[in-house]
Amino acid sequence: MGITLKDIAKELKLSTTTISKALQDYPDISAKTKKKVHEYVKKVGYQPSVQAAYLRTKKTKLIGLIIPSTENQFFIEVISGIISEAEKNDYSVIVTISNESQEREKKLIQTLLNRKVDGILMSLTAETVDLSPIREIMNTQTSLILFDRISKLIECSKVHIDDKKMGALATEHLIKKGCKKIANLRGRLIPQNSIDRFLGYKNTLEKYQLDFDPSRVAISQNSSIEDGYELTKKLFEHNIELDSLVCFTDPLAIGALKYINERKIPIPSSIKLVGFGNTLMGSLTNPGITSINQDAVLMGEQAVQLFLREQKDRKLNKNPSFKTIVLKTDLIERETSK
Amino acid sequence: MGITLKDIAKELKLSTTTISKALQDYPDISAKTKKKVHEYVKKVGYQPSVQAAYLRTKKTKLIGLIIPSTENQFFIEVISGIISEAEKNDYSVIVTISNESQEREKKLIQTLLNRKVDGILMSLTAETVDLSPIREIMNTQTSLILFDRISKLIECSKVHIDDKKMGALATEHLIKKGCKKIANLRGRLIPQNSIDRFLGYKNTLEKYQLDFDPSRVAISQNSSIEDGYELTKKLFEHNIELDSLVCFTDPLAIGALKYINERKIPIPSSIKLVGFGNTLMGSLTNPGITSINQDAVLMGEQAVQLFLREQKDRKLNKNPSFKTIVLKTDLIERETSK
DNA sequence: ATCAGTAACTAAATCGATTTAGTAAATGCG
DNA sequence: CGCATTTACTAAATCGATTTAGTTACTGAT
Repeated sequence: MGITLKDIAKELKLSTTTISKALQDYPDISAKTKKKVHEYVKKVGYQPSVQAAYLRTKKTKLIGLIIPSTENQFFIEVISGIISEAEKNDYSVIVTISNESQEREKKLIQTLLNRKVDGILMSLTAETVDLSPIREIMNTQTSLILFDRISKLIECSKVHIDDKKMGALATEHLIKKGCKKIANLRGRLIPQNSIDRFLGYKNTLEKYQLDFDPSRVAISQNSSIEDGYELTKKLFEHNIELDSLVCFTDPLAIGALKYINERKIPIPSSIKLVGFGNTLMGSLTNPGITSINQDAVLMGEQAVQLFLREQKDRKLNKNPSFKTIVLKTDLIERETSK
Repeated sequence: MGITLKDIAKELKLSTTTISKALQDYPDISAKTKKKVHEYVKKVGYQPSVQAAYLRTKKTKLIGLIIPSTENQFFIEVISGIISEAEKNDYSVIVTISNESQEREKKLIQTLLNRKVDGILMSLTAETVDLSPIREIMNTQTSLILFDRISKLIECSKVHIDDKKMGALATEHLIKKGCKKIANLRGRLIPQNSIDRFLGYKNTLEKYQLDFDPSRVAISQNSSIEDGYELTKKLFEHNIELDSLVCFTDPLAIGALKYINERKIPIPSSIKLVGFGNTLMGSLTNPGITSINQDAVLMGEQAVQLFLREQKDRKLNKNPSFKTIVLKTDLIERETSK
C-alpha cells in the first residue's frame, strides 16, 4: 500500500541510507541530492512509517492523556487545547478517562506506558493518594506533565491555577456583597488544589474577621452535579445557617443551583452562589452562575508546551528540567451573586 | 528498559520463535512449554511491543476518532462510550476534532491514515459535501465506521438514530400540547440526519393538517448555542408568528432558551421548546428542556462493536460486510413543554 | 607524483516482533 | 527392524525505518 524508503531509493537509484539522511538533512548529503529527494517525496506524498521509525528512535509521536471525568466541562476544554496544540507539533493524542478512580488511573498509566507514548499529561483523580504508579512514569523515558489537579509531592513539570487566590477571590467577592455566613462545597483534601482553594477560603474569612464554621463545609466525593445537589440539600435540611455558597467546581455549583431552584429559594437575594471554572454550562444556567475563570484551553496548550520543552531536553541527552506554570485567574460575575 | 522476546528466550533457553508462538497459542508448541512461558511472562510482566508487532501484522491496535465539535455534549458522551468499549478490547483511541470544518476533516483523515490506525470512527461535519477524502479510507486497510452524522452515499458500517422518527416525535409532542405554529431551528441539509429530521417535522405537520411555513424555518451554520440564540432572536425580531420551537440539537435549544429567558417570554405558557439529544446540559437549564433522547454512550459502544466486527472479517481475509444500526429514541418531557 | 583529507555516497547491522521453511527426535505401523 | 509420520522446536527472513562504519572518487598540498 504505502510507499517505503526502499521504493524511493529504487526509483531515484540511490540507497535507502541516502534517502533517509537526505530527509533528515544530514550534512554528508549534497544539496543537489537533497533537493531531488525532497521533490520526489513531495510528488508521491511519501510519509515515513512512525512505527518502523520507533524501533530505532524510540519516539512514537504520541501523547497520552488522562482526565478524571468528562462531566466537568473544564476538562473537555483542556482536552481541546491539548489536542490542537499537539496537532500543530505533529503529535497525536490518545485520550483516556480515569473516572475519578485511582485503580483505573493506575491501569491507564500502564496501558499508556506500554504504548510507549512520548509523554503522559494527566490530572489526578480526587482519590489519588498512592503516588507510586505516577512516580513509576519518572523511571521511564516517558515525560510526565501534571495539569490542574497536581501533587506537590511529585517532581515534574506542572500547569495549574493559583488555587489559593481562587478561593480567596470567591470568598472576598461574597463578603463584599455583604455575605457573612459563607458555606463551602469542596472535594476531599487530596489534590493540592482542594487544599489551596480551601486555604484561600479560610484565610479570607479570617482576614475579614468572620468566624469559620466547620458545619458549613460539605465534602463531595467526586465533585459531580449530583453531589452538589445532595450536599446542598443536606445543608438546608440540617438547617445550617448560611447566606451564600462557594463551590470549588462548576458541577458542584450547578447541582447546588438545581436544588436552590427546585426549592424556589430566591437567588441571589436570600442566597448567593459562586462556582469555579467558568464553564460554558455554568454560564448557561438560569440564573447564570458567578464563577472563577480558569483558562482551560490555555492550560491545555501550556501543558503541551511543557511537554515539548522536555522532549527538547531529552533530545540533547540532558536530564529534563522541570517548570511550573501558574495561570492567572479572575472572577466573572453573573446573576447568582448580583 | 523493557523486556523483549529475546530476553525471555535467553532466560528460558528457548528460541524467540517458540516464545512468540507459545504466546499466540500455536498448536506446534507443547502444553508444558506454553505453561512455562506464560508463567514467566506473567512473573516479569512482559508486554509485547505494539510498534514492533505492527511491522509484520499491520495492526496498530489504535482507533482514530473524528468528532465535529466538543460544544455539543452529545459527542462527549459518544466519546466516552467509544473509549471505554475500545479499552475493553485492547484498543486505544486517538481523538481528533474537526470543528465542523471540511478542510480540517480532510487533514485529520490523512493524519490518522498515516498513523495506520486500524479503524476510523467519525461523525461528519455540518459542511461535508465532498465525500472523496472519506471514500479514500475505503481504499486502505483501515475500517471506516460512521456514527450519528452519516451519509447514505458512503457504503460502510453505520450507527445512527432514527432521525425521521425523532423529527416526528418532537413535532407530534408539540401538536398534542396544542401548538399550531411550530418553528424549526436546524442545520444545513447536509448530513443525512438533518434531512431526515426535517422530513419527520414536515411530514408530521402534514399528517395533522397544519400548514408548513418556510419562514418559520431558521438555518444554522454550526448548530452552536450562539446560533440558537441569534436565530431565535431573528425569528422574534422579524415578528414571525410561532407558538413553539423544535431545535434539531440541544445546543440550538439552549441558545434559543437563553434568548427566551432574556426577553422574559413566558415559557412554556406562551412558547414551548423541544431540543434533540437529551444532553446533561439541556436538562440542567432553567426551565429544563424537553428533549429527544439519544443514547450517546450506547451509540459509541455500538460503533466500536461494528469496528470489531469488521476486524474479524478482515482477519479471515474476507471483504468486510457492512451493517447499519438504527438506535431507538424517545422523548423526555421537561418544563419547556409542560 | 604522492598522500592526506574531504565530499558524497552505500552496505550492513539494528530495533522487536512474526512467520516461513526447515530440522531433529520421538512415535506409529506393517 | 525400517520407513513414514508426527511432535516440538529453531534458524533465518522479514517488516520499514535509522545509524554505524565503511568505501569510493575527487581535491589540494607538498
